[in-house]
Amino acid sequence: MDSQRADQLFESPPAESVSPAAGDTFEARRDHILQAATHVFAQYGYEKASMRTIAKAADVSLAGLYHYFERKEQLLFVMQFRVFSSLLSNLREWLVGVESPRDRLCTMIRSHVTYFAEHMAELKVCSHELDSLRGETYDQAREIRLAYYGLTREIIASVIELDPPDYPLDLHVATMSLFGTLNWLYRWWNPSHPTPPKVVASQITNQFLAGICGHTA
Amino acid sequence: MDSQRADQLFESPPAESVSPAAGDTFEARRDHILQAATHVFAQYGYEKASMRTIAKAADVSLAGLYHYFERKEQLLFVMQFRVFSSLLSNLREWLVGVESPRDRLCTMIRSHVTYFAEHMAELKVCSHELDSLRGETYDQAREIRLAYYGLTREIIASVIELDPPDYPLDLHVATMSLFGTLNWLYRWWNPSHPTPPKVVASQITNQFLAGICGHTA
DNA sequence: TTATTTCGTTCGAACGTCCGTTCGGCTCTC
DNA sequence: GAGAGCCGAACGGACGTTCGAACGAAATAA
Repeated sequence: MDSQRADQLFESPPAESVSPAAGDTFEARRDHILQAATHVFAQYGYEKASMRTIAKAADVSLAGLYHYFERKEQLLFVMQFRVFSSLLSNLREWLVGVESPRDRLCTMIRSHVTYFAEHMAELKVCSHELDSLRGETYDQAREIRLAYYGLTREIIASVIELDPPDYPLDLHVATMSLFGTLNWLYRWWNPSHPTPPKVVASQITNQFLAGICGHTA
Repeated sequence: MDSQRADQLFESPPAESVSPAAGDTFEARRDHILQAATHVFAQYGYEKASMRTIAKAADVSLAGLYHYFERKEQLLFVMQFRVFSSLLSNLREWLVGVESPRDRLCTMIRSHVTYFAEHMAELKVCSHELDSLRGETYDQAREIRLAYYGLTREIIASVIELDPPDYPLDLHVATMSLFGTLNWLYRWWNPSHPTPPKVVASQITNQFLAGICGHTA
């Protein structure tokens, strides 16, 4: 992956490519393999998931797998990069036109929970395998994670500034408290859970808002 | 581990043993190895941690390691079992004489955060490797985890009953929200963090209490 | 007392398996 | 026939686990 630029490698499938038919097929196969790998990672964990299992899940041969991804690590990296990018760009889109700090926080949580409910395997792997990458791949994934964290932190900060609580509140602790709740979702929530995602999102929002302000939304 | 009873295997070192000197030494060596394994698990993750690395960390040979633990899985299981047992019994002790629901919740969070700050490696592994056990070992670890969860859930329930919030609140979502915050601690807090554990515990308590009631402690 | 046996403890060396990765060659399409 | 796509087969290494032998101290027998 060192031979290609990040913006060529990790974006969602491009609208066009140099060699149209072949290019489309290549990207589609690549996405299909990545999707299969994601579910294998989610089921077995990154270390225990073998390239042979991923190949079977993607319905390609072991050697064929290496035609699309140079290394096992690249599978995890590209997936994490795409997911964090999507989370961040989705959030930025949803935030357009939302000005009240409380509404922005509400939007952030709703955006995250919605994305989670629609991409459970991806977010499980992203929450659980944060330290499975090494070196440059870790740094790049970390960078975009921090951008997501930073944006959330700013939203929380403006909520607090507008309506400070009557007890000492550290901004970092508050932010990590929210991410803890959100990133723990994959441990207990699934599509067959009685509580629908919208209700979960709204309760987390209510709890967190009341928690950092002292009253509900 | 199938040839011994759980209460023989997994309790903390017994006060006496049949063969005093030798028994003491055996238990001490066992504890020492378990301690080393815990830190290796915390650093590399269960799957990536090798028995060879654990043996080096414990300063025994690879084969010598197997004199104290039959399988790699047993290392993880005994550790998890002891930690969850300690968490549960600690909490029960701390709760003795505490009657107000709010004080009981405050006690639970303080107890958990204090234990976490003093046993970071253990709780990191317990939070991160919940699904690394299989079969009977998984079931046994799960059972005691659920006891800890159940006790916490009851505490939260009585807080809510005494002082219901003005928005719909699902008890399970609320409980998991708290455990998410607590179990995510290992991702960002460490002994050199500027915020001391007592402050973290008190802020989590304040946030969570205000979150489920609408006002602070 | 000494000689012998037992047993808990330790370890070097190996076994079989699975892993990530590579290589050479096959089959299509252009 | 050039090149992409694809694959069977293998390579080297790391893994969890086992085996047989050694050691020392305690227990037993002489």
